[in-house]
Amino acid sequence: MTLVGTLSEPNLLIKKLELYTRLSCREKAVLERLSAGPVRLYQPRESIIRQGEPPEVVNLFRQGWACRFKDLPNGRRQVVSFLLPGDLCDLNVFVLRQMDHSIEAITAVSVAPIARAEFEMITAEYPRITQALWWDALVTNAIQREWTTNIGQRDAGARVGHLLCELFIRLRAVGLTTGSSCAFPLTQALISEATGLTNVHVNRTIQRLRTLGLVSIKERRLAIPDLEALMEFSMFETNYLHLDHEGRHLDAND
Amino acid sequence: MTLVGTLSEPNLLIKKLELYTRLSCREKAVLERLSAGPVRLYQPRESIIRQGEPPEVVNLFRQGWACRFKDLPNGRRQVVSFLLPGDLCDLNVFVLRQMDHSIEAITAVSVAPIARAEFEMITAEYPRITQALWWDALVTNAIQREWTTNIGQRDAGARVGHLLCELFIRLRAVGLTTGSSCAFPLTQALISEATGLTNVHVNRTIQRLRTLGLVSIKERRLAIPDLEALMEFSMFETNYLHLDHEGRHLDAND
DNA sequence: CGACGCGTTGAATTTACTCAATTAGAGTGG
DNA sequence: CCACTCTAATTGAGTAAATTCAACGCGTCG
Repeated sequence: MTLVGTLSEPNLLIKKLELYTRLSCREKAVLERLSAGPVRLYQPRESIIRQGEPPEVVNLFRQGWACRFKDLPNGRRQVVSFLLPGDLCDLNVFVLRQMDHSIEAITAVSVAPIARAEFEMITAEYPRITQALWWDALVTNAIQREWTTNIGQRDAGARVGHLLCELFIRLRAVGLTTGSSCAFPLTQALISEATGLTNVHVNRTIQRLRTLGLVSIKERRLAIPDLEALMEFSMFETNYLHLDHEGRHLDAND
Repeated sequence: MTLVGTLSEPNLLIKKLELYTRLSCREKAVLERLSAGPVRLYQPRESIIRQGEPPEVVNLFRQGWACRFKDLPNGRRQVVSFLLPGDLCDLNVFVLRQMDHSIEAITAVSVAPIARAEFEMITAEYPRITQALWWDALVTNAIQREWTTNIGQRDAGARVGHLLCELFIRLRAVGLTTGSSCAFPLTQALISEATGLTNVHVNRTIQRLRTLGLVSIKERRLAIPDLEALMEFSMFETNYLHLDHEGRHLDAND
C-alpha cells in the first residue's frame, strides 16, 4: 500500500448518494472535502484488510475494483461482494472489534480513508447526508440478500448473467459506462468465486451467453448489447438496488 | 394479524444487546418500555410484510419464528434469513420506500411494533443503546454474508449442518435452548428454501446427519449431541456472529 | 526463452434435481 | 372411534447440472 497526496477525480460517492436524494451545495462540498485527503494506493491482489484484523477507518473507494471475501477452512473462498468506485466500506469500524471477512484489490485501487472524527461530525451536523449514508448501507444489505438468492436459486446461466447485470447497472449509476459497455477487470476465476461455480463451468456458461448474443467480454471490457434481454434471461429485477430516488421527499432546494 | 394488549415475557432484545455491551438499568428500562406496548399476533404462514409494500414500523420479534424471503419470477423463492425472538427487522423503515423482500410467520408470532418517534428518541438520548443497535444491524449483515458463503461453497451436508449450528447458537445466545436441544419449527421444505437445495435432497442430507449421530430432529425439536463435532463437520466458525462482548469498552457500570 | 496467468477444451464422475409414489402424523368431522 | 384430509417426511429410479482432473493454447512479461 502506498500513500499519496490529493487526487482530483469526480466524486462518485456524491453521484451515488444523489440517486437517493438531492444534496445541497454545502453538503456536496463537505463530502468533497472528506474524500479529498491523502489517498492510499493498492496493487492488484494486494490485501486491503484481512479477516481477524480490527477495522481502523472507513474506506471510500475512489478508483479501481476490489472484492470482499470469506476464506473457508477447506481452502476455498467465497467472494461476497465487489467494491466499485464510489463505494464505502467498513462502517463497522466504530462497532465491531474484528473483521469477519477480507478485502482485496482486483485492479489498482485508490482509497480515501475517512477518520472516525470526520464521520461523527457529519452524522452530527448533516442529517441529509446521514440519511443518504443509511440508504447506502441498506442497499448494500439488499445486494447481499440478492446474492444469497442468486446463488441459491438461479442456474449457472442466469446466475452469471445476473451478476453482470448488477455490475453494469451499478457502474452506470455512477457514470462509469459508455453506451452498452463498461470496463470489466474480473477474471473468470473471480466470477466463479462470486457465483459459487467452478471456473470451468463459468467459462462454458459465458461461452453460452456469448453464443446467445447476450454478452461479450473481451480485452477487459464487458458489452451487453441488449440489457433488457439479459435482465429477462437472468431474472434480474432492479428494485433491490433502490435507485429510483426514493428519498426525493428530502431533496435539497439549492 | 391480531392486535392484543401487553404481554410480559423476558425481553430478549435486551439479552441479545448485552452480548455486545452491558446496559445500565435505565437503558434496560427504556428498552422494556419500548417493547411492552401492544403486540401484533400472526398465524403460521401469515404474511407480515410483502415485497413492494412500504415498511411502516420497526418490528421487534417477541415470540415465534419468521422468515425473510425473496420471490423469483419462476415461482421459486429463497429464504434469506430467519427471524428469532429478540430480533429486530425493517430498520429501513426510515429510509427505503419499498420492501425488496417479504416476511412471513413460520409459527405463531408475536411482534412489538416500534414507532418512528420512539426510535428517534432512543438514538438521540441513549448513545449506548444506539451503538448496540448498530452492532445488531452489522451482525445481521455479517450473517447474510455467511449465508452467501454457505450456499456458494459448502456441500449439502455441511450446508444444512451450518444452518443448524447457526440457529442453535443464536437461540442459545438469548437463552432459548435447553442443554443440547431447542425448539425447531422448520420443515424440511423451509430448510431447502433457505439452503438452495431441494426438499428431497434436504431429506436425504438430514438422514445422513442423523446416521452420523450429528443431529436429531423430531417432534419439532432439534438436538445436537456434540455441537463441536457438528461445527467441525459444517466448517462453522462462530466469529461472524460477533458474540464475544466486543463492546465491552462501552460497558455501563450500574 | 521460460514462467505465469488466463481462457479453453475433453472426458469421466458426482452431486443434486426431477418426477412420482408412498408413508406417517396431526387434525377434523361424522 | 374411524374415515377423511392435509401437511410433512420418505423412498426409488432416471436425469441433468455442475464438478473434477488434466491438458493445451495464447499472450505478456522479465
